[in-house]
Amino acid sequence: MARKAGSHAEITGPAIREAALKLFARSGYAAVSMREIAAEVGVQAGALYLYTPDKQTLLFELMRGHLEDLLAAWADIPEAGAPADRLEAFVRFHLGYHLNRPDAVFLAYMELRNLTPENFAVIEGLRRRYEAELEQILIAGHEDGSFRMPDARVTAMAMIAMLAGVHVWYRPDGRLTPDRIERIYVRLARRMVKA
Amino acid sequence: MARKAGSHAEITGPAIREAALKLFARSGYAAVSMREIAAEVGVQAGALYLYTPDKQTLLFELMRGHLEDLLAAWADIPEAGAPADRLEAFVRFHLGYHLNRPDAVFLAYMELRNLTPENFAVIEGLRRRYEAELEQILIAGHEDGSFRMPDARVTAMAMIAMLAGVHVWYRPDGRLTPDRIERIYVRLARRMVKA
DNA sequence: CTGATATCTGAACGCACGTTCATATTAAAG
DNA sequence: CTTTAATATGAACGTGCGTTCAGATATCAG
Repeated sequence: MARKAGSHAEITGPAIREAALKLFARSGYAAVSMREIAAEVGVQAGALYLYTPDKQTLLFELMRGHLEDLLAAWADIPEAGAPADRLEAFVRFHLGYHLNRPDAVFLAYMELRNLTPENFAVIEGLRRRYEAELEQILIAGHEDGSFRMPDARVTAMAMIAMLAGVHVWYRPDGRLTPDRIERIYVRLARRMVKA
Repeated sequence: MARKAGSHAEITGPAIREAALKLFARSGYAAVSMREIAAEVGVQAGALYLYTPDKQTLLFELMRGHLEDLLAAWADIPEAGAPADRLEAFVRFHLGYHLNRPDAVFLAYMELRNLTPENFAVIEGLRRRYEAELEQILIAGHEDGSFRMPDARVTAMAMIAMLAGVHVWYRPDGRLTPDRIERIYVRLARRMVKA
């Protein structure tokens, strides 16, 4: 864990983000000290400030990076297909992406309160953009008659919450494989819109 | 807000819990100091220790009280009826109870990490008991053939997450009344089990 | 009014925090 | 080998934390 001074500057930055992500996810932003993060990286606390202006920015960049990666990854998936197919693609994408990044998901959903108001506004905007993607699919299905649902906005929020809830109980070594879980949630999502 | 010393002991305890609940829900357990709680009550920090042994116990009692009240309130509702009716009753109960206690719900779902391991075990046990109530309804419906679903356990978790997610966007002065929200979620829940 | 008891204050405790900075060490270039 | 710039140390800073407690104040029974 200990490293020699002056070396490996090109990997210290990412190592700090990785350590902070792991510790923030495990214990919460407020409960993790800069000294703990530094110890995880194998460095003294002062050295962290070569790579980040302060602790708040560290949290913010972690969350922003996660959400921007998420949006970019979703943007890479072709939009073609009927609403029912796009809904299935969204559910599979969301679960596949999130099951592989439990720490980042935890952070993005649990640490919003610890952002400064300006940073919160940025993160909240990114989150809304992602939720709007699902809402658009539901609206498209409603408009072409392939979906029937009580309220597109509420149904979208209910579906997002249902999907996000997976991270509460999912364990890589648990009873169900990711693919099996994806199939179950695709069925549940389809039923919610009667597709 | 300031109160005379020596008076009103019989209301100070509840007032402290109320203040702590409000502040913990707003800013998070770690971000709220005992001095802030005391100021909200109109008292000096030292006086809090007449009513609670420490800050951790304050959080724990808040969460335990909420979950025990929740379980007691659900136990008061008659068990009679077909699984589909019991499912509707559960959804309506859950939303009705939670929409009126946004702070307690927030606490119970967000502050688990700030409990000591022993306290966490107690709270987690209560939470599982509540979730098991829904799971039992789903299993009963599966056994009598009135529900069809991919996996009772996963469906129960998905449904709980969907219901719990309401607190993220619900506002008392928003577009939808509690009754309208309840009806929407009853429909969504029914669809998830094809009832 | 007199004590006894419950309640609260306000100062203090030791500690851990985020952050800074003078100094030391290292790597890389000439 | 020498110089320079990048990188890291480790001590120190001011602050605010949870908690304690001696002393002040209020209530109330007799």
